[in-house]
Amino acid sequence: MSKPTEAELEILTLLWEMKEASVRQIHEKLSESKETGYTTTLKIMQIMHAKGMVYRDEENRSHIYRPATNQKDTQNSLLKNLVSTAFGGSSKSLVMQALGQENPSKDEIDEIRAFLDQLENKSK
Amino acid sequence: MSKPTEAELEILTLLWEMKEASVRQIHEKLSESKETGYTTTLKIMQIMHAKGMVYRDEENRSHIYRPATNQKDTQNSLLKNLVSTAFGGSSKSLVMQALGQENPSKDEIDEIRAFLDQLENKSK
DNA sequence: AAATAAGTACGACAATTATCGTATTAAAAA
DNA sequence: TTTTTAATACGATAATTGTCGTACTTATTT
Repeated sequence: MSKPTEAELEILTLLWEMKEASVRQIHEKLSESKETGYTTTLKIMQIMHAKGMVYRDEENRSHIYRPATNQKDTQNSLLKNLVSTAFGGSSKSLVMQALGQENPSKDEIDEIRAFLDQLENKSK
Repeated sequence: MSKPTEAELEILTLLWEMKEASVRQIHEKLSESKETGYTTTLKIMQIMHAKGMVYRDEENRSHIYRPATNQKDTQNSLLKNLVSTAFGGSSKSLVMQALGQENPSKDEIDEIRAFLDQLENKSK
């Protein structure tokens, strides 16, 4: 599947969260954070459909869209891409960078620790 | 600073690593992983220069380029962007995703643990 | 000095992206 | 049943991206 553009990704993220939605619904959500015209949103979603990036139920006048790609898979491929283009291939470096920046709470740190423990066990 | 494109990022990453380089040098490196013409590389670097993304020493015939942006800052802004567009704002989620996928070595895991410890102390 | 090699500059081009206006159609309201 | 509202379709456009070819210019060889 081709790499989603910025605008497509915003919409995809919304769709992953909402499971399914009309153009109108997406446009409303999008408008909260971004100034944009309805037909712009519509057009992008139509293009996404043409690319097979979303499914579309055309039963009713107001079409309903669903993501055609799995969120995790897409995230992984984006991460992989970023690691290779901007982090010289080192995902450890990306992880540290991400951690260092956000200064996470104690709880989150513990959660990540637990996750590391689990990872370690799995590989044994 | 504007977000670098894919091609620009590849070159930037090389420049960060090499500190400074001529178009020829970058092109050689780039060619190892990618089929591309010399003038293409040249043009992109000229555009990067026009955007203020790299500095250029024009003393000699063969110009020498240096990154104008700090690697960490750029990585952070890319990460931030990815977190907000593809991970619904949760960088913890990005971190776990990145860890889970790569299945890192015991050493790397320990390194990350140490990093977490350090993070925790700093926040106290 | 003439020829070759190795740079840079720059225009052109096709593809993609984000954006919107306008046309058309279908539903809902008056 | 008109009128108004709300959808979709689609063409157009400006900006950006990646790609090269060609023209020039300056060193280097021969």
